[in-house]
Amino acid sequence: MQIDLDLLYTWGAVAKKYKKNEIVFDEDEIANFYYQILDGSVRMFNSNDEGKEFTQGIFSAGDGFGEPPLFINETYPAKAITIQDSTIIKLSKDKFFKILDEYPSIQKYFLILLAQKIHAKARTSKEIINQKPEFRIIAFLNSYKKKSGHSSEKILIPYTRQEVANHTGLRVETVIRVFTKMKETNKVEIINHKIYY
Amino acid sequence: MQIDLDLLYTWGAVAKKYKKNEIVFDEDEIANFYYQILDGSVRMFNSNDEGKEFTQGIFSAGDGFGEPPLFINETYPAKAITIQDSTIIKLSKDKFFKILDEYPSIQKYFLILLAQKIHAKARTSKEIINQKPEFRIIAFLNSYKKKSGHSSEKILIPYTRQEVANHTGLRVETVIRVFTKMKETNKVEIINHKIYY
DNA sequence: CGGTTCCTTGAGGATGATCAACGAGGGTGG
DNA sequence: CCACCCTCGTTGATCATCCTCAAGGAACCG
Repeated sequence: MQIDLDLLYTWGAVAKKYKKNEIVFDEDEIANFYYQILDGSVRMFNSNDEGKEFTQGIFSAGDGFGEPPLFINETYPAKAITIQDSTIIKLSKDKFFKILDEYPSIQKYFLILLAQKIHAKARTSKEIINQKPEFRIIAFLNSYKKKSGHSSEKILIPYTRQEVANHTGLRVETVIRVFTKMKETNKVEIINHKIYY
Repeated sequence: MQIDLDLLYTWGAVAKKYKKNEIVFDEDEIANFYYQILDGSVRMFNSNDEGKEFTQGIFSAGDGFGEPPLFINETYPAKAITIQDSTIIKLSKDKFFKILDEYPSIQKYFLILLAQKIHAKARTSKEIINQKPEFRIIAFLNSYKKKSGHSSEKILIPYTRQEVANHTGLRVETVIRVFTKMKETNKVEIINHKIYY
């Protein structure tokens, strides 16, 4: 679900190409554009002084991202970079608001979108606070699985251990150790270093 | 900011009295009502098996709470209990949606409200991941201070150490030790056990 | 192949959690 | 007024856990 492309272009949106690892916007920058991904993907994350990173979200083709600060004249709480070569549509803030005013259905769509994001974030903080590494990882796996739609079968987790670490606030080595333990207790399968859950 | 009271009553909302520590809704319950506080306050939080709690939010007179699941037909991600005797207005889900459809300005208000909540939650997770207890606590103090409006002067923090612990995912003893250390480094003042920041 | 990127393991250490005990203040009812 | 009981704050000792650091192996890709 997203804003219709023709509509975006009609209102003056521009598609911009990004190389892998380019910064789309940086933390503490003021939000001036609505971004929607045409193709590629984007990661929003924070890093602390020791280089530890926390992934706030990953977005791919069709997704908009970085909207909340737009609505409230705030700065971005995290940095966004492309994780593949990507094409991203940018629409200026005032045009974006005009579209919202013009199309109530789009406004309603954003209401639902934001509600989903809050819900997801609430669940995330709940699990992170739960402390135990295995819990955090399982929570992350569940949320990925739910999002992917294949909640019943065992699926391949397309993340590196480092990425899982960044999502859960743990360290790579901890993630690795938890996974090998989870393998022993049959909570995950590991085939050829790939994780199935 | 809130939905106008007369409007709520016109649409069939009912004010209900709660004693201190009553459950307003429980985790994993389906959302069926819009809640807005007339007077008193409410805490939304999660607990894990070891009894450790994490406060998702505290709401007081004038605030609505628990809206996100309402928009997406989801269950509550946390439990809500009153922390004082309170009066809370309840409006059924369908009436709530009718109001939204009827009044675009209210819809827009919710858009902004949700955007604020996401923003706040994004900042919270960022700080929690940052790990170091002192950082987490400072982040919490800052967010309280910002919300309170008195960002410049030194203000009294109206929370017990246990409450600070619940907000930061730490243990009481850790919070106490951090505060005494912060006192020594002049980051907070402690007068008569009360914390000023 | 040579160079990345990712995964893995071990040893050691730091830090926050846990457990236990106590003090201080405030409110309540006898 | 006093005794009692809450709740809250505080401290010390010990422990478990995850992080850190270091090193090396495996897989993949041009």
